[in-house]
Amino acid sequence: MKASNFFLPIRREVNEVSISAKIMLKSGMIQKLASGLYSWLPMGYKIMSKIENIISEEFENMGFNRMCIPTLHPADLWKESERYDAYGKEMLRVFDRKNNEFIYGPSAEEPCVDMVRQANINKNNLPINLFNIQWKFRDELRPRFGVVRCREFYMCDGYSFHETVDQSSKFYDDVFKGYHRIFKKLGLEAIAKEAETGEVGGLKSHEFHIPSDVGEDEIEINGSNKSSLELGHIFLLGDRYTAPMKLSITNSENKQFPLIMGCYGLGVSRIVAAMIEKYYNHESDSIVWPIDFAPFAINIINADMKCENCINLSNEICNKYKNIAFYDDRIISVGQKFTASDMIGSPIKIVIWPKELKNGLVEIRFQGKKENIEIEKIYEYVNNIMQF
RNA sequence: CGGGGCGUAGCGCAGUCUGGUAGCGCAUCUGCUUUGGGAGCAGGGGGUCGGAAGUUCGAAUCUUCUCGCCCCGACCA
Repeated sequence: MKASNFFLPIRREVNEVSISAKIMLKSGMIQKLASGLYSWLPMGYKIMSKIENIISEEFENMGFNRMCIPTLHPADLWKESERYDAYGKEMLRVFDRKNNEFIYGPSAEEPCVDMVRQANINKNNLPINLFNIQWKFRDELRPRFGVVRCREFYMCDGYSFHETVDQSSKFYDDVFKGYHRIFKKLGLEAIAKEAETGEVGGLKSHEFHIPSDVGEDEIEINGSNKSSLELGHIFLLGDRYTAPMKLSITNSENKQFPLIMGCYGLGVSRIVAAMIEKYYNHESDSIVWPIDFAPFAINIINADMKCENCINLSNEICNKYKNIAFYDDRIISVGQKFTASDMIGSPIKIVIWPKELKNGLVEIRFQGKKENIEIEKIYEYVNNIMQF
């Protein structure tokens, strides 16, 4: 990708309080559209998509099937589960042209139960494990901290259906472990904590927190109370939804009993904010992404746009690594390119200086080291890091 | 929803108290000089001061209403 073809509005100044919101706005990842509503610009969307993919993969590894539920749900479904009134003003209600009432889903237990119950299943179909990654809306009293506590957010929500509580509970434990694997992959050290089931209901639940400055909860970490940020929450729901919504199967004695359900949430857009806080360095005012989810693993900085050889080499490297390289081909000072580079956060930076190039060398920066290597060895060097 | 604050150029802000038809930095455009970590000089463009009503000869500035946004609290999967 060339900078000249990529919409990346980096800002010098931004009026924001929380670190993640400030960096995300500054670095051109997001823009505010209204209170609690953020547009994801190309760079931010790339990052979120990478995280989404990692989460999606792990959910599939755990045995979930990915599907997708609309953002709008018929209000009647939520009346069936008796959450329509319980959810209150946080739930956004909309009416279509026929004056039918819908809600913009703050979660998706109801339509998911409906999805399974329409399928007319028997015990041989069990277990059924589904998940979707979809936008949710909660009309928060006070949105804040950018995408940490916004109104429209991107959430991964899984739903499991088993015959017995024991089976459901065992799966719950598997997901519990799976969550730790996901957080580890993302480089986040999440702490699980038994929690209230609250509004959602059910038999038990666990929250997953990371220590954070923009946290909203307090949990005990290493003996002291730190405010923390909740990134995920899993629930063993029992028949909280399946009973009122009549999702049941018939046993050999011709008796009907409701399925045992679990639900598993992960705040994808919130995780992006958490990761900014993790991978942003205050002293250098820069981001360094791990290779696995860097929006661009390689940043090519051409120091002299008048140097033909520099341009040719930059183009060559950029073409070679089309999908993972970001070539700053703008006709601006090197200093500005470095500043942009600090915000882009590519772990591998290739700087092409005209004087070094004359000696057949280019500069590569990786993991805090800066070294000049011969042109012929660039690909070997990069492939080695990328494990190609 | 209670308390506080803000809305002036793309971004960040001053000007408001004490009314006299708008200013700074960055960005942008033009030209020249520069070019190894946000270059320098010169010149230019861009704002019905969130909106409405009122007071006044005259309102960014005063009054009332309204909309939007932020912070603290309460609330929160």
